[in-house]
Amino acid sequence: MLIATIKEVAKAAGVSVATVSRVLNNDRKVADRTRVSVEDAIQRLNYRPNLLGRNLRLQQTRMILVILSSISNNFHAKIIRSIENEGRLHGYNIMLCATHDDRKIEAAYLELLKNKMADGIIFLSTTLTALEMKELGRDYPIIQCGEYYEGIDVPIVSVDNEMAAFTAVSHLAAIGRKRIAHITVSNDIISTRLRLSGYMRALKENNLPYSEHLVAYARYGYGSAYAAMENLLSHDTKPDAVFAISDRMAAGAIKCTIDKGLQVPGDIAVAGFDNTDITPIYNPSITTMSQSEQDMGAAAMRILVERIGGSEEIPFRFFKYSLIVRDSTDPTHTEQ
Amino acid sequence: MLIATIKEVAKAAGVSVATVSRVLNNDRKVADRTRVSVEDAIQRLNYRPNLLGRNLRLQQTRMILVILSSISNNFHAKIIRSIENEGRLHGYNIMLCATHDDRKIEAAYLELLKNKMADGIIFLSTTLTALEMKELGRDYPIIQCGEYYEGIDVPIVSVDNEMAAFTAVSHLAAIGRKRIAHITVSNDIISTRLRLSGYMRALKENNLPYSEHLVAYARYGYGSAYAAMENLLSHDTKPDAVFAISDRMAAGAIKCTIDKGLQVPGDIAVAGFDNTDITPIYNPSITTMSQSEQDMGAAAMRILVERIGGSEEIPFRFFKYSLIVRDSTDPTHTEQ
DNA sequence: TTGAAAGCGCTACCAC
DNA sequence: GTGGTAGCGCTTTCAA
Repeated sequence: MLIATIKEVAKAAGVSVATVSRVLNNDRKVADRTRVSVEDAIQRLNYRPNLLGRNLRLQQTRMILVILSSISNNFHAKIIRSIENEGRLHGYNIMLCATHDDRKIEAAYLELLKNKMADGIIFLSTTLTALEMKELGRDYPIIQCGEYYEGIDVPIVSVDNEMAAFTAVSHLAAIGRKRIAHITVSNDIISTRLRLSGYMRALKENNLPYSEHLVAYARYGYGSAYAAMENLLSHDTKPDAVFAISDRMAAGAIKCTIDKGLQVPGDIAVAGFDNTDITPIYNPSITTMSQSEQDMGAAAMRILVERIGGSEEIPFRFFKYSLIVRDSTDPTHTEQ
Repeated sequence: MLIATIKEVAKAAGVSVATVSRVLNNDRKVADRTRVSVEDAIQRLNYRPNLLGRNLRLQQTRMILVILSSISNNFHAKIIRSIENEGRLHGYNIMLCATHDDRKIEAAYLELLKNKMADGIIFLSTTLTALEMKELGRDYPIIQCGEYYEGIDVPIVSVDNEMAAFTAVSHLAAIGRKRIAHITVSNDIISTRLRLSGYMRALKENNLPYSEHLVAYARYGYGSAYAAMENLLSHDTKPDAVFAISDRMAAGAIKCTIDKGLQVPGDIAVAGFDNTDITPIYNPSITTMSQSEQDMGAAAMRILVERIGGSEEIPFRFFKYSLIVRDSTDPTHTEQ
């Protein structure tokens, strides 16, 4: 099927292309009967405006790139859904770009922006350095959501990770745990760093002991956290609680604990982070910190749209978090 | 930063835009010293080709839409990763389109194809009817991957769901189970239908009893499967095994079983489908059917590229599946 | 090996 | 209200 062009529609309707364009764009100064006959021709010819022409003319695609490490991340999935909804409201489409932490792949996606195939980028994670991000932000509309670099003149939407971690660990203290361990990742991203800080501060403010042996470093993911937990359990003085920086890592810690013949939370209470879909369905269900994915995604999109529109503001916004108590720390909790 | 155009590069290099274009496209008939001076100008001006002009001229975007219900599906995530890799090989970018089973949202994405913002579509799922899909396939390059309608002249890449389900249920029979139940969904998609058929055939060929009470209908997801399992357990003659059409539903069935004070797999063995990331880490780990996500994704992309190139073939290909035995049916299994 | 120029489909300015 | 038309940035044909 050959697609009709605006010229053919104009001819069929006996008007100029300018008029057809006006009808397409709901320009009100078109006589009713003209509009009707144009719409009729559009119908008859099964005409679809070719966005390629439009994009070139307007120098925009109304397309937003969302850059993340992987789409298999339920926390990100919730943010994305909100970004999509908000984007639709503003007439933007979203293109998800999974980099798998490969700088080459991320670079290729950045080209899409530089080559005008996209109007802006929302970074959920990145392989860029702070300097690279800063330079990109000087030339193009971008925003950081969740993870971020500070002080590089790029807008930020996130959560107060330090306070959230503090809250999680304080919960473990509140249920009477005395030796609280931390399973984390040895990277340098802001959320990891701040969660460690929050953990340390919570120990201090609750007068609980800290020792190097209480902090285990793993890679992301279940298997590595399982091994880290084995390590924690190998010391003479075992922890009676664990705060992991992600839910999957909490699951790994739980499985390891159970495999060693210990009880969760009886012997060891475990808390995760992000309130991903695995937490309510794991066995036992997992206590975790929930973030405001919906608000964060929508805000990120909204701020980006304003930047595209020329705004010079560089907002830095934190959104709410909340503790969700489940079986892995308190089997008597009321369902949330 | 104002972006230079091809015209400015031409001027700076003292050549015509045609020559710059040739350099950009690696046209070999450019004198070496001309090429060097053009490349130099490109450097100096920090020039980026504007794809909007190129796309219009070429009437293509080298963009592929992948339509799916939700990105929070680990099985789909694996296919997508493969699609992306294969796409990159052919110079295509992927745009993930999550419809959340909303016809309006899907329609909006189809517009992107019809408006030439994308060169083709890979459907991992759809809200279209068979007829709608057929008509779309007449006018545009599309392919179905995983789920599909048959006989509508649209290429298909999938797995033999009937045989795979048969294999899963036969495994349950092989470990000595006599009353094997099935948790499924009451929809009309092909994978669901064929898995039910495979289940039924496996019962018959293993001389196991079938009754309506053995088949429980749920919606997708953990919670609904939990309820379905409660229902199965409410009958006088309880099942001693369950085959669920998805891993999450298998997890729901397991949790329900354990909450009732029964053992998995001691009292009830449970098998799922898709080998998603939850299966090895659930407690107990879940026996499941694995599909060839990587091969399927790559094949889908390759076939689509051929269609875009004008191929008239309508391939229908099945890929391998395999049973992965874990604790939920056989705690003595060797790790896979 | 290079350049001039047409034209992809559209929008928006200017004239009427 | 409507039409003519320039021009967005690029590729490609044709001529030189």
